[in-house]
Amino acid sequence: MADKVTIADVARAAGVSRQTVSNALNTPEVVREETRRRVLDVVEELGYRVNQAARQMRTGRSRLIAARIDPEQDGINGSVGDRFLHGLTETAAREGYRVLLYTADGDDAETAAFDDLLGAYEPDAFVLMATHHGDRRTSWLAERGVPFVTFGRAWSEPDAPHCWVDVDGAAGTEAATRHLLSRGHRRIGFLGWPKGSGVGDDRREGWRRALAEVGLGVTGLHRETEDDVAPGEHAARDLLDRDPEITALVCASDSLALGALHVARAPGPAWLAGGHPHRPVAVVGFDDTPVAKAIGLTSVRQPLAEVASSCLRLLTHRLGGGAGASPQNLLLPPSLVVRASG
Amino acid sequence: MADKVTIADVARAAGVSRQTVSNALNTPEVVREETRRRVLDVVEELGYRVNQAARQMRTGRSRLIAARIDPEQDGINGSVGDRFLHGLTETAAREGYRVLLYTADGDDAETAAFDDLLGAYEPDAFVLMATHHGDRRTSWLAERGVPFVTFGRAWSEPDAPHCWVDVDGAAGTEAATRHLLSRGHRRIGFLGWPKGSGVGDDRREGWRRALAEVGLGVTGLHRETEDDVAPGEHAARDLLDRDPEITALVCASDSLALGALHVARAPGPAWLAGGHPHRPVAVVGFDDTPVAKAIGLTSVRQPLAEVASSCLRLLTHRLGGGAGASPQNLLLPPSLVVRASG
DNA sequence: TTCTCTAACTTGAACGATCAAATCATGCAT
DNA sequence: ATGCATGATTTGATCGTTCAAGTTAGAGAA
Repeated sequence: MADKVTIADVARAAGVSRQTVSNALNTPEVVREETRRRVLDVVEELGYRVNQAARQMRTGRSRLIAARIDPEQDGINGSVGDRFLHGLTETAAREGYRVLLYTADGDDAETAAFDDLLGAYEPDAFVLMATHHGDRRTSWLAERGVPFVTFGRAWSEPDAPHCWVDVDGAAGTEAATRHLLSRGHRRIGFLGWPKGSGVGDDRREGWRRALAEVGLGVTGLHRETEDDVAPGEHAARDLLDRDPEITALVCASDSLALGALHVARAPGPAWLAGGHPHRPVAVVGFDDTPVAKAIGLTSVRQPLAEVASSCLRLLTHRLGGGAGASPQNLLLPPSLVVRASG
Repeated sequence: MADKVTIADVARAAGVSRQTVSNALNTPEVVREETRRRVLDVVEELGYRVNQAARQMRTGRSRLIAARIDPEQDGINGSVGDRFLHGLTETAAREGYRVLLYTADGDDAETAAFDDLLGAYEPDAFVLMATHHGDRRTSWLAERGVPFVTFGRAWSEPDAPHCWVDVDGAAGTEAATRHLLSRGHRRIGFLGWPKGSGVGDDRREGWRRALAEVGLGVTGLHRETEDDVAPGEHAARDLLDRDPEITALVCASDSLALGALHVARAPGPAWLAGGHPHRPVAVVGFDDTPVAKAIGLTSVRQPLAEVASSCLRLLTHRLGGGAGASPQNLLLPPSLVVRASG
């Protein structure tokens, strides 16, 4: 194992002081051009890399960003978090940051994790996912002045006191609904989650808006249920049975959409729909999970890599520009991936 | 924000020296019981937490474990890595370690990432996934004496010079095949990956073994193809067309199994099998991905949480017990999750 | 000349922990 | 009483970096 090269080694080899090496790397403008070049050459030659721990001791910056990793709670939709994490890790590396993982089950466990992490590893910032009404995590961090960004807008407060990046879910379901309208569908149902969840309500709103734009109402056209395949199947069957004129369904998730497909695809094969023959119905899901791709489900795709890089941009801006910067928010548009299902 | 509490603060409040506080926390046996208790009380009261950076400077240990996060390369099977990462993060936290992420595309990019990380953050160890023949990463780390464990056995060398944990894929497909035999199937095909991949060959071997055990051969009963849904569908159709007596298929992945299902399920619905009517065929997949759960696919499940905790156990043993410890290996048995598909 | 100013670089201290060695009691045998 | 081992605690040094203050040399003004 190569012995580690310190800044003193570089200084000695380049015939300058430690501080000049440090300056050549961190504050090049105060070093004479010729000196800077000589130092950088030696740095290259010896393979010097700054020691984060030592730097952190002095500057108080760890260049670590903490993020939570979830078990695939909701099965199918789990992949969203992982795609986001991957994007975050990649852009963070480009900016000289690394992503540190933690797990937590529930808001209180998560703030406890914050406390632990801040005490020991001192991450420079946190990235939170899946914000919800009355999120206790954001206030905890804000009170302590810890920088953070959320993927998910601040649902509780209209003017968020912090940075967030989100995907415009309503725009996604609106696009999906318009797409179905353009294909000639007139009676388009919606399968969503129980009211009160910001994300779910937002997605329903896009569908409603698209129908309203062409003068159509939504009465009797939607069902709310738990986010899983079986509930989705039940809700879809119920909706389609009661309204024989429905020819398409927009869903708040791929899980629900998959359930709907079990009912909607005709003739209903025994293993899927339980044998109920049914008319063909178009279905659109949300999140463009691997399942959607595998079974040919049209779905709304979130630009997760962009969300991740935007989060990081806001963070580095906040970290670099001091705490006084006003919180910036970003709402990114999703895209519709059209496949065989609709 | 509460000012950070240092070991000196604790020492002052407890009326002892810094070193005694350090000892009370790290080497309790050398401190008098009464003193220890007093120090720990103060630690609790002031909310003292050791500063990792400072500790790392002195001890050379970062208590960080680096792991790679992948984009969902293979779509459906991507979730395996994430479940593993989650388990790793959880058990690592219990042992006082944290997981640091990095990304890399290809072995060489990955060793470059090793170099960067070791220079800057000095992780105590690496956890590698998806080992393969001629893996350059393991030799790179071994040459430099960097501790690491792999999830995936050392395919190239019989006596691995390093620790690994793996799941007995052959045992999994063997169990799957036996399960099908017990249900009366006699002609059972196999859908796998091109020969030469350790994992794929291992999974095929389990199937072969189970058939051999009851005196059945495998000629003309298997197909090898790229790991995706469409190739799986093609291969399955080819296999089933050529041998009308096949009534069940064991697959090397859920992706292939999903493709096979498109063909196998009868009567083939137009949207799935392209309209080819076919006899019913049982299908078993591998990895028990969310897709399998969603569509009722019987699948072999890897105990990923156990794999993760085993990796960590081997690592902490190696890190604690010095470098001289002989490499330990672990082969864990998977389990069969039986669903409607077979 | 002498003084001031600035650019370029150097020096000493500090971040917060642990290691290694030193100190201080205390008990016990001589 | 003296010496010696043992246990409990303290002291000083150190890890590698950057901050803050200090030094040096050369240019230009008085």
